[in-house]
Amino acid sequence: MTIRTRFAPSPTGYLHIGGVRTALFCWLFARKNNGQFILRIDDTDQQRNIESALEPILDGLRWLGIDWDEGPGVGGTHEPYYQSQRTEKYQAAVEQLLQNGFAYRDFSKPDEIQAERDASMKSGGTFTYSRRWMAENDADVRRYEAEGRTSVVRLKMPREGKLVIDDLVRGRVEFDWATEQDHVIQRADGTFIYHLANVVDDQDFEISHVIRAEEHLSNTPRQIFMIQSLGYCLPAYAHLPFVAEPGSKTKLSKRKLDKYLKNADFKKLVDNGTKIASKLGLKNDIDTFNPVVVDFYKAVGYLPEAIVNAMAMIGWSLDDKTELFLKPDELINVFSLEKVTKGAASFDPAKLFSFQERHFQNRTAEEKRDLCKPFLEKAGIKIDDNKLLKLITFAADRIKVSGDILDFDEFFVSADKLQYDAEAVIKRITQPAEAIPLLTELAAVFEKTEPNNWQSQTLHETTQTFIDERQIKINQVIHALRVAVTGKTIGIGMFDALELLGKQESLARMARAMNGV
RNA sequence: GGCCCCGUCGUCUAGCGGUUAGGACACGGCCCUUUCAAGGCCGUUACGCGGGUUCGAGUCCCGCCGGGGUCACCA
Repeated sequence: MTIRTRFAPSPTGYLHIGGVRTALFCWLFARKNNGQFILRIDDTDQQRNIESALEPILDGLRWLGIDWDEGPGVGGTHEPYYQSQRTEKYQAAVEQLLQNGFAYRDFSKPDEIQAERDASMKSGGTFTYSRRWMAENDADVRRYEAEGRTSVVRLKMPREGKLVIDDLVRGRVEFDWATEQDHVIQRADGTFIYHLANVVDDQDFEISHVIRAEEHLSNTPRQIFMIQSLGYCLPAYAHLPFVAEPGSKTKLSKRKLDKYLKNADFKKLVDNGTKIASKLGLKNDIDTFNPVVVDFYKAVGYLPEAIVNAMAMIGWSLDDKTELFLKPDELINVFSLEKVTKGAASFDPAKLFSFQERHFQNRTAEEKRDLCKPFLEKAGIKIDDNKLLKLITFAADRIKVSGDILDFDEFFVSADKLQYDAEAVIKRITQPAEAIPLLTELAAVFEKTEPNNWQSQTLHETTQTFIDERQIKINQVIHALRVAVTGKTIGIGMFDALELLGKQESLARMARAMNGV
């Protein structure tokens, strides 16, 4: 049997991190087993303009490298892949259920059935619909319609016996049919409810394994009832633990950004992102610029492989030591549903960042350059490839996400445009009495250096000689020098910075600092 | 409230009757050091509770407690 899994997003306009995890596991399982991964669009309840709401989701999946064998953009033998275009199939299924007595037309009014629901809720029991407005024959239909009632189609669920599900993640799960309700499958306006569409499509697409988040577990009985009533094949089920909030077991939600910001790690992630975004002139939109949404990571310059790696470790692990998977293929090779954990797993921003860090460290300087370059371009900064490569080499592990390259913007401006950190200038140049005289002397020494000797190591040696002669410590001059040349107290190695800037630029900056910035 | 699921360091997890309960992230300390990162070394911290079963329980059973999901003419 061919393994076929599917991911079925609704066109909501953004790709949620929890959705990514579900899609990833579906994809990994299919790839691992030489199967197929299908993308289906659940737009049964959507307005017409789904294209713009779908594109960010497809983009996100593509960016992460989660490719689909059938679905939007690639087609396939089971077209169409949009539920809104598959209504004849749903209608046929509803007719079949109706004809075989597994569903009925219900003419109750919303407040009537709600009253029954409230009553059973009040008495503390399970709600069981009285089926009082169920049409048992054509005469009933005509009578109810004469009363001006409209109907929905409801499932005629069993009211005794048990359902046992052998879930690939959760094991044996039992439900009493009596606690299940007569769920609506077709609305009064003729449109279809997700559960019906889902069952019909999974059958039509020959889905072998339904891998989805845990919140669907309690929907499973009604779906199995439909599958059995329609004579379909039962797929295997695997209900994944959902991705929870940082430090909580509650489901992660895009709308709770304010709350998550109280988490220090989460805030750090956002702050770093916001810093980069402001330099790029991106807008701070909760729908995209939010660590719960994949676009955020793309915008800030995370590596898709790092996100995939981090997502894979939420609710899954290979063993007690392996957790770094630099390439998705490495993950595919070892993935299995048996290793999925049962408990809800919190999204840990710090851990995700750590994966990013380790993945990025693993890239060559040339790869990092190509990754960082678009960020400079977006910020309107022009720099030649060789200089950028040099900067990236000097910056080493200080760059954690591609957008961090913008932290080094002091190397992209001329001396007269350099922004000085006022506090740093006071602390390192203005205040220490020795700073400016030493800087002046050092500048005179540097002046004598041949331009083609203007290299990190040479400059280091020159400076070493300079301090040895004066019997001072390097600390006494280097802090002032750093602020003079870069405008800030932190940054890459001092002599690397000088080399990168070149003789003329370095001396111009020193001169500017000595003259009070 | 009904039904269902879950419960090992702060977090992600390993563990599938006998372990000094392991790893990672985070955190703390030390080292390195021209700043900031990175790196190296060391360290603090966990089996929710109570009963069983067993020579022996984090591992099996029961109860409790706690957390979560779901109960729509949303998906």
